[in-house]
Order: sequence, then C-alpha cells, then structure tokens
Amino acid sequence: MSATVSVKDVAAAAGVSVGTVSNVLNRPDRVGAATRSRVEAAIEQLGFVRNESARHLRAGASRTIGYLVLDAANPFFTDVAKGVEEAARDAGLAVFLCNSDNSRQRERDYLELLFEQRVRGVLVTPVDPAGVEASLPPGVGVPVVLVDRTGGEKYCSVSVDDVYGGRLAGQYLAESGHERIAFVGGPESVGQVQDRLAGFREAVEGVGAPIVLPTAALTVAEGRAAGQRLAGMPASRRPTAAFCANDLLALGLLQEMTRLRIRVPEDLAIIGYDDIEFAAAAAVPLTSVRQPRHQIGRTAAELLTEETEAADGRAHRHRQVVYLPELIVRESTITA
Amino acid sequence: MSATVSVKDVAAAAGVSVGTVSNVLNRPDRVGAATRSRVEAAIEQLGFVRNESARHLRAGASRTIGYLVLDAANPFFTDVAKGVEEAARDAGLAVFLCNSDNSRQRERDYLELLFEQRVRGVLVTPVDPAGVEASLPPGVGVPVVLVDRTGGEKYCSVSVDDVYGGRLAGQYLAESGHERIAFVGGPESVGQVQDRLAGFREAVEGVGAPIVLPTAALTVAEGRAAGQRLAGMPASRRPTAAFCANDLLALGLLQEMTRLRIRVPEDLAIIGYDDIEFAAAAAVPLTSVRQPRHQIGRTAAELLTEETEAADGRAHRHRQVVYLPELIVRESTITA
DNA sequence: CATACCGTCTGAATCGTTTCACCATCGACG
DNA sequence: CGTCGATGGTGAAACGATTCAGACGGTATG
Repeated sequence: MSATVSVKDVAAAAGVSVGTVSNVLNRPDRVGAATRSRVEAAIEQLGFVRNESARHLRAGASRTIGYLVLDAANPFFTDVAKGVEEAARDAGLAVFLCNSDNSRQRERDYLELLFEQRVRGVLVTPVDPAGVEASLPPGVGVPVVLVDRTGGEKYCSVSVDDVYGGRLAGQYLAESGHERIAFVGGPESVGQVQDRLAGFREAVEGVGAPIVLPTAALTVAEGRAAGQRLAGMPASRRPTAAFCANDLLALGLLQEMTRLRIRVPEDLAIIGYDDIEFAAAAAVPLTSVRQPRHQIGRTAAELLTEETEAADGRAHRHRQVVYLPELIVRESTITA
Repeated sequence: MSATVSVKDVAAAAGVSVGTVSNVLNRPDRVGAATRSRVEAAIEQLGFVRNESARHLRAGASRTIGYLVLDAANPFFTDVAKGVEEAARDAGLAVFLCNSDNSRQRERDYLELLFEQRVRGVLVTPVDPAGVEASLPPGVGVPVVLVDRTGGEKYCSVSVDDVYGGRLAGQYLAESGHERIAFVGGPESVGQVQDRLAGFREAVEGVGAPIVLPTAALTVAEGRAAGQRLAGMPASRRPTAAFCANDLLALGLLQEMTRLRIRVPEDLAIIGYDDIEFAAAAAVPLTSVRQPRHQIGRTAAELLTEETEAADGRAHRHRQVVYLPELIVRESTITA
C-alpha cells in the first residue's frame, strides 16, 4: 500500500516489459489487444498512478498552467479565473490557482514555485505594476502573461483601460450635476487605483478637484471606514457623489451610509468598479464600471497558449490586448 | 535562452562537479566558501532554476499541497482557503487551489492531476458526499483530508455540524413567533443542503412543516429566482420568514424582495448561512449561521500535515473534527 | 614515521517514465 | 523456399537533481 507502484511493478505483474506498459498508456493502438487488457488489468489491480514528475522530466513539458492572483477573496478575480479555466480546458490544460494576497514576498515565492514545477506557462496579476520584472527571473523559458496590467513590450498582457473607466465615471457624475465629488480608493501603489483616479480627475476637472479619501486596501471593511470619515463631514461640505476604486469599497461605503441613515442615491450617489455580481445584488443596486471579467480570463489563457506554441516555431511577438470598460447605471446614482 | 540550464551547465561554468552544485543548493555548509561563491555566481549568471520534477523524482516528496474547492466564486471557500494557506505556510508548504465548480468530472480530473504530481497531500470538499471514495483512487499514498464534509472513518475531516446549524435557525424563527416558514435551497444532492434542512425541519416541527423552495444551485441568481416564486404567492399564505441554505441565496432573495417592495424583515425575515463578509455588508444586514471558516481551513491543513508526518512513523488514526456553528442575529430578522 | 581524521570535492548510481533502435514471429508473395 | 512487411514486443538510454561511498590533501596524534 504505502510503497508506490511504478511501471516496473505493473510490467512484472503483467509479464511484459516496461516499454510495453508505457505504450499501453500512451499509444494503445501499438499494442496487441490481449497484452493490452492484461496490462490494464494489472494497472487496475495494483492501483498504479503515473508519476507526473518522471514523465515530465523526460518529456520536458507539463500540461499545467498557473494563475497567480492578487486577491482570491475578490470576486473580480474569481470571475477572471473562471474564464481562464474555461479557455485552458479547451486547450487541454489544467490551472493551478495561487494567491499572492497583495504580498510581494508571496508573489515571488509562488512564481519561483511555478517555475520550478516547469509549468507550461504563468498568468499573473502583479502586485507592483512597475516591479514585475524584478519578480520574474527572465529566460526560464516559461511564458508569462500579465493579467489586468500592461507590461510594456516585454510580455503579452490583457488589461482594461482604467483611465478610460475612471473618465466614464467622472463624466457621468459631472453631467448629472454633482459638484462636490469624492474618490475613494487606495493604496496609491496599486496601478489600477492610480489609473482610475487619473481618468476620473481629468473628467471632473470642470466642476472642481475631487476630494480623495485614501484607503489602505480595496476591501469592504475599508469602504466602511471611508464611509465613517465621509459621514463625519458637515453636510454642507459633504460630497454628493463618490466614485470607489472597486465594488468592495463601494459596498462597504453603501452599507455604512445605510447604517447612518444617509440616503443613497439622494444624499450620496455611489459608483463602484468591476461590476461584480454582488454589485447588482446590493439592496441599492450599484452603478458600476463593468470590466469584461470572463473575457479577460479567456483571452489571457489564449495568449498564453499562443505564446507556448509559438515557442516551438519562429519568434513570438508579444501582444497587448486592451479592453474598454462600460458604465452600468443602476439605482445607486439615479436621482428621480 | 530557450535551452534550459541544468546543474550540469552550472557545474561546467563553475568548474566543479554536479555533486558540488547540489551541495551548494542543499547543504551550503558542506562546501568551501570560495567554491560556493563561484557556484553561486554561475547560478546567477546562467539564470539557473532548479527543476522540481527531477528533484522530486529523486526525493519522493514534494512541498506542495492541493486544495480542491467546490466553488471558487463562493466567498465561504475563499475564506477557508485563506486559513489553509496560512497553516500551510507555517508548515513550509505551498498551496495549489483547484476549482471543481460542482462538477464531478472536474473533481476527478483535478484529483488525478494532483495525485500524478505526487503532492504532499490533498484537501478536498467533495461534490458528492457519498461518492468521495469513487473519485479517490485509494492507496496512492497521498493523504486526503475532507473539508466541510465528514468521510466516515476512512479519512480525516473537518466539518461543521450542519444539522445543528439548521436547528439554530429553525429554533430562532419558531421562537420569534413565525408560523409560515420557508426553506430555500438545493440541489438536494448537496450534503450541506440536506443536513441544514433536516435540522431546520426538526426545529420548526412544532409550528408546522416548512415550505421548501428548491433551487438548482447555491448562487445569488437562484436566490433571486426563488424570491420571485415567493413573491408570487398570495400575501395571506406567503411565509413570513425564510431560511436560506447559504448566504448567496439569501442575498439574492433579499435583493428581489427589495425590488418588489416586500419589506425585510417586516414582511419577510431572512436567515442566511455561512456569514460571509457580504452578509454583514448587505443593506439590510443579514442574520446568518456563522461557520468558523478560517479555523476550518487551518485545522484541515494541520490535520493534513499531521497525517503526512505520521506516515513516516507508526500507523495514523483518522480524526474527524466537527465545529459547531453560531447564530449571528442582524437586522434581517429583527422586527421592532 | 605511520596512522587517523577532517574538510572538500568527485563520480556514479538512482528515482520512474518515455522513446527509439532493434529483434522475433508470422503470413503473404513471387 | 527465400524475402519482404507488418505487427507486437524488448531493453537500454535519457531526462535533471540528489546522495553516498570514496578519493585526495593536509594536519594532528601516537
């Protein structure tokens, strides 16, 4: 039981050579029917499970890719992951999910682990927009595709134009007549936050600079905290609209407003970002900037397989796919 | 670049034998300082990355575990996963997350993959409570721990007493004076659903049998659908309280009630299950049966490492850890 | 001076699978 | 009857890292 069964054991039990066992496993048609069933019986009976490490050591290529995600608890990423898995499955690959949880250290550790495993390729949403390359030992021969970030010319990437998304939100609020407008989000080190704020700033310029409420993370709890700060402002100077860097923040903010009896959208209009499922499911359904989450995942996985296959032939040109987000208007911003 | 570098290349570059390179990697103290730095320079310069497959083939043990999850989009599981990762990290292990997405087929595929990789151990929340063993090729020597399910005597497991949880919800509603009570959940094949309903049934027996609204899945969308069915009932016969098999359903139900202007909790009290973060963040904060999500994950990972280590020594006795859930009362059931 | 011993390094064997050149058997064909 | 082709099977080499018995100087010990 405890001793693991190898092809050798199977071969002995079936009275054939190891080569034949391997053939049964990989090209059954090359083997006579009688022998084949004898080998198959032995496999079944001994409970043989092929050792990937050995197979892989010989073959050089694995059938697995890794997706290193920034925050597994954020529904945005799990939706992207679903797209990834779908496309990977179509290509006959399996996906290992890893969670860097916003930690540069864990990101590095997991990348190293994935490279050591010689996975077919790696998808990664990097913690630090700039420092991707620092964490990526170059030239291991493992293709890397950036997800939800661009990576210059050095990598394939799939991203969404966050500046444009911020602009969408800003324009909409400005056109709705709001004059005191807040931006809730942080930390600034996150590229997505920077870009969304930049686009937003630009769009609301006409009505004045936005009040920035920085947060320590993109979580529901931080959204609630920002809500308290916002509620603490005198009503005459309090913003009438808030754009949150993601939906988790927006949901937290919304909850806190409800608790403090500040009406949404009458007293405060709220826009989120990502359009996760919980955004529509909130009691005051959330206006949000939608990203094609599923599509992002699919495309990323497709770029990866493309790069993998190109490696065999001639050189591969890195591509940067950029999607445009879309504003989904719901009750949280509609004033009658 | 494309050709991968092996210890042999490093050895050649540093002018030493492969054995020495290996020693630098694994027991640096056995190697002279001068030689060591020469080897390290070569490693750095060639961009050498150790091939896990080879190392592992020789060593027989990997430093990775797998966690095969039922639904990566359900925050409950991502929270459990966080606990798993934490404990695994303490034990020096890395975690690969896999998502069976409620599909028996994918569950089998991923288990096979993990076994083939000879991971140190596997945590799994099985799709089918009964058919775990069917999917688990026995005796591969890879320890398996069941999460959120019990597995008889054959596996270690960490679970929560779902019957008790259902009873908690039922008792609370019955004591609150509700007489027409609904249960929202499904499919019945899911063990968790069965148990929660059983406990619930038992507890509300005194006030009459619950009205069961079956759902096809444990998702927000299905919760909304159930809400429509519920709203379609004549007000005189409509339940005054609903217990949902998980929080996603409850959130969907809540949203639909709000949309249809059925007041929560005045017209309909709602109890969810899991107490995910979004439950507290809902605009009508949700009463919910809380499971120690994080603790479940930690304990599961600890049982796994325990079993792994015991394998070396004498026989291992499987343990079943069962936690008790706790009712968290919030506004969604409080009638003034 | 011979011996023992230490620190350092080498080289070959090993893990389990795949692959490939090669062998045996047999029927068909000229 | 010899030859040719299939067809089905064999066995050893190879993948890359680890490990272990031993080689080689050099120093301390008796």
